[in-house]
Amino acid sequence: MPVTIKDVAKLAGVSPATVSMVLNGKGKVSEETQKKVEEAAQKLGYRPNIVARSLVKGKTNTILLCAFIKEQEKLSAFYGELINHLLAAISREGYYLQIVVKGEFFNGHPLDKREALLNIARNRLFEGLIILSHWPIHYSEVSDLVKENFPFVIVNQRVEGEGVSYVDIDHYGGAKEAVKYLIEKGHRHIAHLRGPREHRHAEDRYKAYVDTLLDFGIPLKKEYVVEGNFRRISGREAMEKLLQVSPLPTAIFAANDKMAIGALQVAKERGIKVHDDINIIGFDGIEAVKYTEPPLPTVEQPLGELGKVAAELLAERIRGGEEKGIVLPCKLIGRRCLVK
Amino acid sequence: MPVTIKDVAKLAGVSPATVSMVLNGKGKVSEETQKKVEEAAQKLGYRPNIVARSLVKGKTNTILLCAFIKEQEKLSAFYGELINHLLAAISREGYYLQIVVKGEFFNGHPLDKREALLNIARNRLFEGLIILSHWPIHYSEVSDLVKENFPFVIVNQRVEGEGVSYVDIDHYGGAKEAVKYLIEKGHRHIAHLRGPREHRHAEDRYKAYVDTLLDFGIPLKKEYVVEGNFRRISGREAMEKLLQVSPLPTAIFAANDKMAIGALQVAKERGIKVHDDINIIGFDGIEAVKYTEPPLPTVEQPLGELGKVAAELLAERIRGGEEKGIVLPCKLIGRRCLVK
DNA sequence: ATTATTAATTGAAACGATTTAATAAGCTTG
DNA sequence: CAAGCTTATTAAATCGTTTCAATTAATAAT
Repeated sequence: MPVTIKDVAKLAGVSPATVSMVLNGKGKVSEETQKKVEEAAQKLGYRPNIVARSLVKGKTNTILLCAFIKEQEKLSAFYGELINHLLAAISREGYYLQIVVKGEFFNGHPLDKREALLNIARNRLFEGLIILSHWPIHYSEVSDLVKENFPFVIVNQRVEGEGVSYVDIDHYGGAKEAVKYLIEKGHRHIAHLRGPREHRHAEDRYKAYVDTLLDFGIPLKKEYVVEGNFRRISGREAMEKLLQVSPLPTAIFAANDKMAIGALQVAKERGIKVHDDINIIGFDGIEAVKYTEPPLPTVEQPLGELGKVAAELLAERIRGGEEKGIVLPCKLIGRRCLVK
Repeated sequence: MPVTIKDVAKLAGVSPATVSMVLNGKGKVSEETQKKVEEAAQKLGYRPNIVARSLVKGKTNTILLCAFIKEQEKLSAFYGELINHLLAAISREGYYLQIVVKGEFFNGHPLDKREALLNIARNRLFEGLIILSHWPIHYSEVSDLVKENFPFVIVNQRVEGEGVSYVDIDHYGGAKEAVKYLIEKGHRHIAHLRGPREHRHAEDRYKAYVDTLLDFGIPLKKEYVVEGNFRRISGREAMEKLLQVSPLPTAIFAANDKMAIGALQVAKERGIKVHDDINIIGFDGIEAVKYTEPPLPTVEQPLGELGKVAAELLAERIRGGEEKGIVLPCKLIGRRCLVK
């Protein structure tokens, strides 16, 4: 039997209304009663029931992070940094964070994101929603939220449309910088280990590769593009393939670090000197690339920033502000690894 | 203006009570009214207000992960894996997860964990609590929770006492295995890069180092133990010191992977062949050690398991079950890196 | 001394659901 | 046909707060 406001009121000899006012510092209460109430509350160890308060106030101060993940994917690395910053920013704005992960399927059939999101918006438990997705989101899946005027932000996907705030990472720009850097270093035979076709960001990186070559008038060579699935092993396999191609590429731009590491391993096994004989650049900014031999340069994703901005955008929307789309730049790091 | 149960009742021409019964499948309702209600609910897009429901039911189905973190520490790597599994297990049990991070300080003065926890228990927003801490927790800080009979689990710390469930990792055992392995490989000059003294787990690993040497009758040499702060740089510094000692150690057991990597780097710079001239073993199981040159063996912490077990223990307590303390074993991985 | 003003306190409604006990209607049954 | 049983439905209480309007008491103004 938890202590309620009535218990405090009774002990202090006042009405519940007065107790509420004292504890929330509202209205006019004489110092005398204030003291009485505070003592009573202290004595009983009273803490307000947040649920009851939320009901009457119509505010829960809680926002939900809803992560859409395909079964096989692990959020681990991505999660940590993102959540860390999200949490920090969110609580700075005075909100609590709840997290839920939704898979590709629900009760056997494909998850209906639209339905799931509408549910969240209408159950009135959350004041805002952060949608994190590793695969594309269509406007129609969130249009209900817009109609309901429910504040939300999409993280890690670009979704243009009325009422949609999103924060994404500029994979295209990051990739472009990497390829450009290689070209400016004098490379003309640049290969690309690309990611899966259905992966939006992999596509962006690939496009950047193609466009940058064109920008510099370097002919695109089909054999220089090999598709992998983002795992180290597939980086190895891709590298094996590349080593059949003639002329051998002098540089490789890998669509992610894991594959870059795989490629690196194969190169070393074959006695190819990275970065003397062949330059390799990855993408993501995972910690491991700093410790490979040699270390690999990479395009670092601002995951922390992603979380921080998401929180800010959402807070803005909750306050009734405008929707906004933000694309964060990546940073090519570890350049000096290549210079030697 | 959200749709309430009254709106549905009105449209369906019945009482709110009936609507509630239909939607929750309770009580006896004629098929005819059932249909009417369902149609009305469908038409209006009604979703129950979870807050109101929670209030009357006295259940929120939400549990809180409260992470106590010192400012400078990053949860990132640790977080990801842990939360992933925690989330999976928690939702399997039918609960939602909310997360809050508490620093070392609160409003200027040191955080009163006892107060903070009591607050959580009494605000009736959560049905259970998972306490994650990177520094020791004293029984007195959670005894209130026990008194209140509030279900909770401590993760990553061992706290013995009436009413306390915890799940921790066997750092002592893991470290012992590592050192033992080195000894059995023939090493007699084994150094230890230990972690900070105030860090409970660092202490465990250190103790295991000492005990294991003793077990095998190997004299403990003071100069072979160097203290670091778990960061790579301090691993480098420690290694520099170790290289002054004579005879040079033939093996190093580092209290964590980052320091092990630092030591590795220095060794390589000095032309010392890891693992020919000197064996290095780390602790933690971060990804990077797989990709160093050479890869380093390490003692892997079962972080996923930690989350999974925490959820199970908590669910058990919520059900009214017994408290239980579980210590998960670590695993020495990458042995083959040493064999060559 | 009466009225107006201010200050302190409280009763009661409201938030949106669930649930219990009561009611009404329809059937049996003796 | 009255009494007893079911069955379907609902009125009203409840959960624990907050808040608004009303009340009371005390003080100032006329």
